[in-house]
Amino acid sequence: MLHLQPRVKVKVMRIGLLAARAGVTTSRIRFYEAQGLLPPPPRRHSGYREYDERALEIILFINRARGLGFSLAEVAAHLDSPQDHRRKSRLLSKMEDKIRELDSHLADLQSRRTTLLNLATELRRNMAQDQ
Amino acid sequence: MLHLQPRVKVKVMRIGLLAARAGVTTSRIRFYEAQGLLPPPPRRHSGYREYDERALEIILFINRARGLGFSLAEVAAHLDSPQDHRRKSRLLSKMEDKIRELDSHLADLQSRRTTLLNLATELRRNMAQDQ
DNA sequence: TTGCTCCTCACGTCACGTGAGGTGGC
DNA sequence: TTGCTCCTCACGTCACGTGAGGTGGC
Repeated sequence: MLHLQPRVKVKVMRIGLLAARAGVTTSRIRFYEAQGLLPPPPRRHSGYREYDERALEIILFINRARGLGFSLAEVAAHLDSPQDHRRKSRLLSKMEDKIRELDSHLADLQSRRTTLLNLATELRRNMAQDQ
Repeated sequence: MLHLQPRVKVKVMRIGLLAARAGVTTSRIRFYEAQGLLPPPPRRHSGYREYDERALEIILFINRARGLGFSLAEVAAHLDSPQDHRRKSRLLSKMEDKIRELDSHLADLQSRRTTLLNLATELRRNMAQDQ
């Protein structure tokens, strides 16, 4: 054994593997970096980005939050906020806001649906008379 | 009576009045024209657009359709379609498509809502334990 | 002359996807 | 050498809103 491995061996990966593991495109990852959501990773001499597991966790977090309807700006604000005990209470109030937003959006879609159904019914009757 | 009025007297209006009556901005009206949704009206020598009542009806139609969730491209396709008896049946099937879209969107938002509620409950419990 | 309306660009928004044109690495 | 991966711009998407800079009309 001529070589000692460093004590902390960090597995690294290039952007393509990270993207595949996170289920996103590489361009999306570069976009998140450009927007400040993902810290710029170290580069190889070739310029290739070199990621570790934390990058994967951040992307998965963003994915979840986006899936719940948070904007990237909202996600960024949360990622930037200090990790103290007030973080949770801020997060909770954001979630409550989001639920209220969803409720009004749902009501809106429901009323559209009703209107469309009524119009469709009217139109069908109308067409039957044309016969 | 030296002057005979033309048989068909058409009331005209400038873009500002049209916008106010339709409840939209003037820039939106110019945009609809640029997109081909609204036919380009005649101009005064000054270049000002001169609209009649049909323009108002078209804009109100667009407003309604947009309010129901149709995209401008969908509205444009409908406005361009020939005015025959098949128009109604095409419109009906578009409306049925749109209702199905709404249903899946509604289901999506409902499940987000449920997830958010669960997360919020969990977070509250979690915070209570921190005390 | 004032001030309101109108005109035409051109850019910004949101969250990326999709090239174009070029290079590293097995 | 091939071909896959990676790189950096730059532009397109959707439906407009918002200036900038200039002019008509009462």
